[in-house]
Amino acid sequence: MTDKRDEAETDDIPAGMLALDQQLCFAVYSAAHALNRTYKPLLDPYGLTYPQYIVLMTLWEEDGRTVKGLGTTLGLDSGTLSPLLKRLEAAGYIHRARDRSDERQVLVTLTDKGHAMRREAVGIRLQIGKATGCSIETLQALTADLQALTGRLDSGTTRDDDT
Amino acid sequence: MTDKRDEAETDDIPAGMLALDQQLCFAVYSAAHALNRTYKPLLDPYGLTYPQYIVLMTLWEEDGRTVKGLGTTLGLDSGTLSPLLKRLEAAGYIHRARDRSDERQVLVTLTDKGHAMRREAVGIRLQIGKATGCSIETLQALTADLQALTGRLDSGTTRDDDT
DNA sequence: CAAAATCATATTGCGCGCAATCTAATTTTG
DNA sequence: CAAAATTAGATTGCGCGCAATATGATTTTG
Repeated sequence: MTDKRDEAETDDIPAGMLALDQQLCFAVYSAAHALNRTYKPLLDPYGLTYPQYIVLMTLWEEDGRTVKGLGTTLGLDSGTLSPLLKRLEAAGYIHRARDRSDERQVLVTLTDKGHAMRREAVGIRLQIGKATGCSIETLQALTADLQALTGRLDSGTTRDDDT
Repeated sequence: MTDKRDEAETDDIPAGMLALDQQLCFAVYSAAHALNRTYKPLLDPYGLTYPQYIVLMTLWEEDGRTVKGLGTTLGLDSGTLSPLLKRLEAAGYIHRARDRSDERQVLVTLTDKGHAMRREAVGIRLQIGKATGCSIETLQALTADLQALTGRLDSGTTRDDDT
């Protein structure tokens, strides 16, 4: 019975639009949490969190990146990455070392354990794929729409030149 | 040079599927962060965070709910909600009181300020709607797909009776 | 009715995520 | 070349999000 006060206190906005934006925001919010919950039991045996796993995936794509580079790819800053990478190093998945040619930078490289985890990840991916229960086309469409959405949102926050 | 090792170390999974699940997961992850970033400057003037705003939206739909009820709707537990509601109360948006007929429960009700915020939210919604830059149909489709995805993921984590 | 089980909420600890601040290294300027 | 500006990381503080635990209140059981 959440539908009892349909137009009670909102009279400034077209009726149909009322909940739409909210629904999308909440849908993204919930989906992110649900994904996190789904990954957790799969990653727990490896002592990894979902954000840590994402960092590893990024390094599997391209090893030996800087903290800054990872942050740009992932949309995270050093306040998030520094402690996360420290924990990944303590867990033995990565190695951190200052770049000799530019001592400001820290190069993040995979250890043997970090590389080996890539093979373990195959099983995790299968589990996740099964859990989503989506067809390839649906996955592709969803992903593309979300990427487009993210792009528009971020272009609006980094520079608001839209009149 | 992220495309130099196309099939290097993964040989257990069909090629095209390789990155798809990852992409979806990362897309949801990124979209959630992007939404958060978009909301932040809009909510800051009111001293609200995005999760707090979501709780208010829930209460606008139905006021006078219990902590447990809110948690069920939002997929959050008391460990998250208790301190969040405390802050919402401290900020003057809600009131918390033990249910006299069952002293275990805490009833959460909107204050005048909490109700008033609903009108302020109209402007926020317009901004968000504009920031998404999506057509109504795209928003609806995206929302529906995400809800379906969340539903499947959660049904898998709460009870794994698939196969 | 009293003990046990259940239930609603609160608290603690840990890991993000982000703003703000700090330090050290490099680059730019004068 | 030295001062100023920029850059890369690290640190601190705060608010989620969640597991684990604790505390009272209610219900169930014996």
